[in-house]
Amino acid sequence: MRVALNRADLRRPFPADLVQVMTGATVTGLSRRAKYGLMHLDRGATMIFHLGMSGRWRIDPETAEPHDHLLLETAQHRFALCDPRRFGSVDLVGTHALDTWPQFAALGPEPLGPGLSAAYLKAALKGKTQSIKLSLLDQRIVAGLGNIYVCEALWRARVRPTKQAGKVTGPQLARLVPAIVDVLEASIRDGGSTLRDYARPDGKLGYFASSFDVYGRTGESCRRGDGGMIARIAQGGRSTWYCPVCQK
DNA sequence: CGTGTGCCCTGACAGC
DNA sequence: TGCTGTCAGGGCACAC
Repeated sequence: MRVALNRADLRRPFPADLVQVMTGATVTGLSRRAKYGLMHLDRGATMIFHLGMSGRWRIDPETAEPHDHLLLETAQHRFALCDPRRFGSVDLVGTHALDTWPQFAALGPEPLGPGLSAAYLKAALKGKTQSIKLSLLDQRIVAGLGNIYVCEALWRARVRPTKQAGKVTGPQLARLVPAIVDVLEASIRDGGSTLRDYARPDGKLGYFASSFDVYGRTGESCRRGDGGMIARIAQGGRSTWYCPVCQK
Protein backbone atom coordinates (compact mmCIF):
# COMPACT_ATOMS: atom_id res chain seq x y z
CA MET A 1 0.00 0.00 0.00
CA ARG A 2 0.89 3.64 -0.27
CA VAL A 3 0.98 5.77 2.84
CA ALA A 4 0.93 9.51 3.49
CA LEU A 5 0.75 11.66 6.60
CA ASN A 6 -0.78 15.12 6.65
CA ARG A 7 0.57 16.00 10.08
CA ALA A 8 3.01 14.66 12.64
CA ASP A 9 0.70 13.68 15.48
CA LEU A 10 -2.74 12.93 16.86
CA ARG A 11 -2.86 12.50 20.66
CA ARG A 12 0.80 11.61 20.40
CA PRO A 13 3.23 11.59 17.47
CA PHE A 14 2.75 9.03 14.73
CA PRO A 15 5.49 6.37 14.96
CA ALA A 16 8.65 7.71 13.36
CA ASP A 17 8.90 4.66 11.10
CA LEU A 18 5.18 4.40 10.25
CA VAL A 19 5.43 5.46 6.61
CA GLN A 20 8.57 3.43 6.00
CA VAL A 21 7.16 0.24 7.52
CA MET A 22 3.71 0.47 5.94
CA THR A 23 4.70 1.57 2.47
CA GLY A 24 4.62 -1.47 0.19
CA ALA A 25 3.18 -3.71 2.92
CA THR A 26 0.15 -5.93 2.44
CA VAL A 27 -2.70 -6.09 4.93
CA THR A 28 -3.12 -9.68 6.09
CA GLY A 29 -5.97 -9.20 8.54
CA LEU A 30 -7.96 -6.91 10.77
CA SER A 31 -8.92 -7.40 14.40
CA ARG A 32 -9.93 -5.52 17.53
CA ARG A 33 -8.90 -5.40 21.17
CA ALA A 34 -10.84 -3.21 23.63
CA LYS A 35 -11.35 0.09 21.80
CA TYR A 36 -8.33 -0.39 19.56
CA GLY A 37 -8.44 -1.51 15.95
CA LEU A 38 -5.58 -3.62 14.61
CA MET A 39 -4.32 -3.81 11.04
CA HIS A 40 -1.93 -6.72 10.63
CA LEU A 41 0.76 -6.38 7.97
CA ASP A 42 2.76 -9.00 6.09
CA ARG A 43 6.08 -7.86 7.48
CA GLY A 44 5.65 -8.80 11.12
CA ALA A 45 4.18 -5.50 12.23
CA THR A 46 0.70 -4.46 13.30
CA MET A 47 -0.69 -0.96 13.10
CA ILE A 48 -2.91 -0.22 16.10
CA PHE A 49 -5.33 2.68 15.91
CA HIS A 50 -7.69 4.26 18.40
CA LEU A 51 -10.49 6.50 17.14
CA GLY A 52 -10.74 8.51 20.33
CA MET A 53 -14.01 10.38 20.41
CA SER A 54 -14.21 11.81 16.92
CA GLY A 55 -12.15 9.53 14.73
CA ARG A 56 -13.39 7.54 11.74
CA TRP A 57 -12.04 5.87 8.65
CA ARG A 58 -13.37 7.38 5.44
CA ILE A 59 -13.39 4.83 2.65
CA ASP A 60 -12.81 5.97 -0.92
CA PRO A 61 -13.47 9.62 -0.03
CA GLU A 62 -14.45 11.75 -2.99
CA THR A 63 -13.05 14.92 -1.50
CA ALA A 64 -10.34 15.71 1.05
CA GLU A 65 -11.34 16.93 4.50
CA PRO A 66 -9.23 19.17 6.74
CA HIS A 67 -8.89 16.45 9.39
CA ASP A 68 -7.80 13.58 7.16
CA HIS A 69 -4.50 12.95 8.96
CA LEU A 70 -3.38 9.58 7.62
CA LEU A 71 -3.99 8.30 4.10
CA LEU A 72 -3.67 4.68 2.98
CA GLU A 73 -4.08 3.48 -0.56
CA THR A 74 -4.27 -0.16 -1.56
CA ALA A 75 -4.88 -1.66 -5.00
CA GLN A 76 -8.61 -1.74 -4.20
CA HIS A 77 -9.40 1.25 -1.98
CA ARG A 78 -8.27 4.49 -0.40
CA PHE A 79 -8.67 5.04 3.34
CA ALA A 80 -8.49 8.34 5.23
CA LEU A 81 -8.19 8.44 9.02
CA CYS A 82 -10.24 11.53 9.85
CA ASP A 83 -10.18 12.75 13.45
CA PRO A 84 -11.15 16.40 14.11
CA ARG A 85 -10.38 16.35 17.84
CA ARG A 86 -7.21 14.30 17.44
CA PHE A 87 -7.97 12.28 20.57
CA GLY A 88 -7.11 9.16 18.61
CA SER A 89 -3.77 7.46 18.23
CA VAL A 90 -1.75 5.27 15.86
CA ASP A 91 0.96 2.89 16.99
CA LEU A 92 3.15 0.29 15.34
CA VAL A 93 3.87 -2.91 17.29
CA GLY A 94 5.56 -6.17 16.39
CA THR A 95 2.81 -8.72 15.74
CA HIS A 96 4.56 -11.26 17.97
CA ALA A 97 4.67 -8.76 20.84
CA LEU A 98 1.07 -7.56 20.87
CA ASP A 99 0.22 -9.24 24.17
CA THR A 100 3.08 -7.52 25.92
CA TRP A 101 2.39 -4.09 24.45
CA PRO A 102 1.84 -2.04 27.64
CA GLN A 103 -1.59 -0.73 26.62
CA PHE A 104 -2.77 -4.28 25.97
CA ALA A 105 -1.03 -6.06 28.84
CA ALA A 106 -3.02 -4.09 31.40
CA LEU A 107 -6.44 -4.59 29.83
CA GLY A 108 -9.20 -6.50 31.58
CA PRO A 109 -11.31 -9.16 29.87
CA GLU A 110 -13.46 -8.49 26.83
CA PRO A 111 -17.09 -8.01 27.88
CA LEU A 112 -18.31 -10.33 25.11
CA GLY A 113 -15.67 -12.95 25.82
CA PRO A 114 -15.53 -15.77 28.38
CA GLY A 115 -13.55 -13.76 30.93
CA LEU A 116 -16.37 -11.56 32.17
CA SER A 117 -18.38 -13.22 34.92
CA ALA A 118 -19.91 -12.25 38.24
CA ALA A 119 -17.12 -14.12 39.99
CA TYR A 120 -14.50 -12.18 38.07
CA LEU A 121 -16.15 -8.86 38.87
CA LYS A 122 -16.47 -9.76 42.52
CA ALA A 123 -12.73 -10.40 42.73
CA ALA A 124 -11.73 -7.42 40.56
CA LEU A 125 -13.89 -4.96 42.50
CA LYS A 126 -13.17 -6.29 45.97
CA GLY A 127 -12.37 -3.51 48.40
CA LYS A 128 -12.62 -0.76 45.80
CA THR A 129 -14.01 2.49 47.18
CA GLN A 130 -14.26 4.04 43.73
CA SER A 131 -17.77 4.22 42.28
CA ILE A 132 -19.01 1.28 40.20
CA LYS A 133 -19.52 3.68 37.26
CA LEU A 134 -15.87 4.74 37.16
CA SER A 135 -14.68 1.19 37.84
CA LEU A 136 -16.57 -0.11 34.80
CA LEU A 137 -15.06 2.67 32.68
CA ASP A 138 -11.60 1.54 33.84
CA GLN A 139 -10.25 -0.51 30.93
CA ARG A 140 -8.16 -2.59 33.37
CA ILE A 141 -11.36 -3.94 34.94
CA VAL A 142 -13.34 -4.55 31.74
CA ALA A 143 -11.92 -3.72 28.32
CA GLY A 144 -13.95 -1.66 25.90
CA LEU A 145 -16.83 -0.12 27.82
CA GLY A 146 -17.46 3.58 27.30
CA ASN A 147 -19.64 6.17 28.97
CA ILE A 148 -22.88 5.41 27.15
CA TYR A 149 -22.78 1.66 27.64
CA VAL A 150 -21.79 1.83 31.30
CA CYS A 151 -24.74 4.14 32.01
CA GLU A 152 -27.11 1.90 30.09
CA ALA A 153 -25.81 -1.33 31.67
CA LEU A 154 -26.11 0.05 35.20
CA TRP A 155 -29.72 1.02 34.52
CA ARG A 156 -30.51 -2.44 33.14
CA ALA A 157 -28.92 -4.05 36.21
CA ARG A 158 -30.66 -1.57 38.56
CA VAL A 159 -27.35 -0.55 40.16
CA ARG A 160 -26.74 3.04 41.29
CA PRO A 161 -23.69 4.48 39.49
CA THR A 162 -22.40 6.16 42.65
CA LYS A 163 -22.35 2.94 44.68
CA GLN A 164 -18.87 1.96 45.81
CA ALA A 165 -17.64 -0.82 43.52
CA GLY A 166 -16.61 -3.03 46.41
CA LYS A 167 -20.08 -2.80 47.92
CA VAL A 168 -22.07 -3.89 44.88
CA THR A 169 -23.92 -7.00 46.00
CA GLY A 170 -23.68 -10.50 44.57
CA PRO A 171 -27.14 -10.37 43.00
CA GLN A 172 -26.32 -6.99 41.48
CA LEU A 173 -23.10 -8.35 39.98
CA ALA A 174 -25.04 -11.32 38.66
CA ARG A 175 -27.39 -8.91 36.89
CA LEU A 176 -24.59 -6.63 35.70
CA VAL A 177 -22.85 -9.20 33.51
CA PRO A 178 -25.86 -10.00 31.27
CA ALA A 179 -26.79 -6.29 31.33
CA ILE A 180 -23.40 -5.39 29.85
CA VAL A 181 -23.60 -8.17 27.28
CA ASP A 182 -27.16 -7.31 26.27
CA VAL A 183 -26.56 -3.59 25.84
CA LEU A 184 -23.47 -4.18 23.71
CA GLU A 185 -25.15 -6.82 21.55
CA ALA A 186 -28.20 -4.60 21.05
CA SER A 187 -26.04 -1.67 20.01
CA ILE A 188 -23.98 -3.77 17.61
CA ARG A 189 -27.19 -5.12 16.11
CA ASP A 190 -28.50 -1.56 15.59
CA GLY A 191 -25.29 -0.27 14.02
CA GLY A 192 -23.91 1.71 16.95
CA SER A 193 -24.89 4.94 18.62
CA THR A 194 -25.07 8.08 16.54
CA LEU A 195 -24.97 11.20 18.70
CA ARG A 196 -23.55 14.27 17.05
CA ASP A 197 -20.85 13.33 14.61
CA TYR A 198 -20.52 9.56 14.68
CA ALA A 199 -21.35 7.75 11.48
CA ARG A 200 -20.46 4.35 10.14
CA PRO A 201 -17.76 4.24 7.46
CA ASP A 202 -20.43 4.14 4.75
CA GLY A 203 -21.87 7.37 6.17
CA LYS A 204 -25.00 5.71 7.51
CA LEU A 205 -26.11 6.42 11.05
CA GLY A 206 -26.30 3.99 13.96
CA TYR A 207 -29.74 3.72 15.45
CA PHE A 208 -29.02 2.45 18.94
CA ALA A 209 -29.23 6.04 20.25
CA SER A 210 -32.99 5.90 19.81
CA SER A 211 -33.01 2.95 22.23
CA PHE A 212 -31.24 4.67 25.13
CA ASP A 213 -32.96 4.15 28.47
CA VAL A 214 -31.02 6.77 30.45
CA TYR A 215 -28.23 8.35 28.39
CA GLY A 216 -29.11 11.97 27.65
CA ARG A 217 -32.64 11.60 29.05
CA THR A 218 -32.29 14.16 31.85
CA GLY A 219 -35.67 14.95 33.39
CA GLU A 220 -37.56 12.33 31.41
CA SER A 221 -39.41 9.52 33.15
CA CYS A 222 -37.83 6.14 33.80
CA ARG A 223 -38.91 3.56 31.25
CA ARG A 224 -39.65 1.13 34.10
CA GLY A 225 -42.69 3.24 34.92
CA ASP A 226 -41.63 3.57 38.55
CA GLY A 227 -42.23 7.33 38.58
CA GLY A 228 -38.51 8.08 38.68
CA MET A 229 -37.10 11.02 36.74
CA ILE A 230 -33.74 10.45 35.04
CA ALA A 231 -31.04 12.43 36.80
CA ARG A 232 -27.74 13.65 35.43
CA ILE A 233 -24.69 13.92 37.65
CA ALA A 234 -20.94 14.26 37.06
CA GLN A 235 -18.45 11.52 37.92
CA GLY A 236 -14.79 11.81 37.07
CA GLY A 237 -15.57 14.81 34.91
CA ARG A 238 -18.03 12.83 32.76
CA SER A 239 -21.81 12.83 32.78
CA THR A 240 -23.76 9.96 34.31
CA TRP A 241 -27.49 9.41 33.89
CA TYR A 242 -29.55 7.13 36.13
CA CYS A 243 -32.94 6.59 37.72
CA PRO A 244 -32.92 7.46 41.44
CA VAL A 245 -35.90 5.18 42.05
CA CYS A 246 -34.97 1.78 40.63
CA GLN A 247 -31.15 1.97 40.70
CA LYS A 248 -30.00 1.21 44.23
C1' DC B 1 -0.60 1.62 45.99
C1' DG B 2 -5.59 3.65 44.89
C1' DT B 3 -8.18 7.53 43.92
C1' DG B 4 -9.51 12.04 42.14
C1' DT B 5 -8.68 16.08 39.07
C1' DG B 6 -7.68 18.47 35.00
C1' DC B 7 -6.33 18.72 30.37
C1' DC B 8 -5.49 17.51 25.38
C1' DC B 9 -8.56 19.31 20.73
C1' DT B 10 -12.32 20.88 17.54
C1' DG B 11 -17.07 21.28 16.53
C1' DA B 12 -22.02 21.35 17.49
C1' DC B 13 -25.56 23.25 19.79
C1' DA B 14 -28.36 26.23 23.04
C1' DG B 15 -29.20 30.57 24.74
C1' DC B 16 -28.73 35.41 24.58
C1' DT C 1 -26.71 37.11 12.78
C1' DG C 2 -22.89 36.64 15.77
C1' DC C 3 -21.25 35.90 20.15
C1' DT C 4 -20.51 32.96 24.43
C1' DG C 5 -20.72 29.00 27.28
C1' DT C 6 -21.11 24.15 27.63
C1' DC C 7 -20.59 19.71 26.33
C1' DA C 8 -18.95 15.54 23.71
C1' DG C 9 -18.61 7.91 22.49
C1' DG C 10 -11.40 8.67 25.89
C1' DG C 11 -7.08 8.35 27.95
C1' DC C 12 -3.31 10.03 30.28
C1' DA C 13 -0.25 12.80 33.44
C1' DC C 14 -0.08 14.30 37.71
C1' DA C 15 -1.05 15.29 42.77
C1' DC C 16 -2.19 13.56 47.06
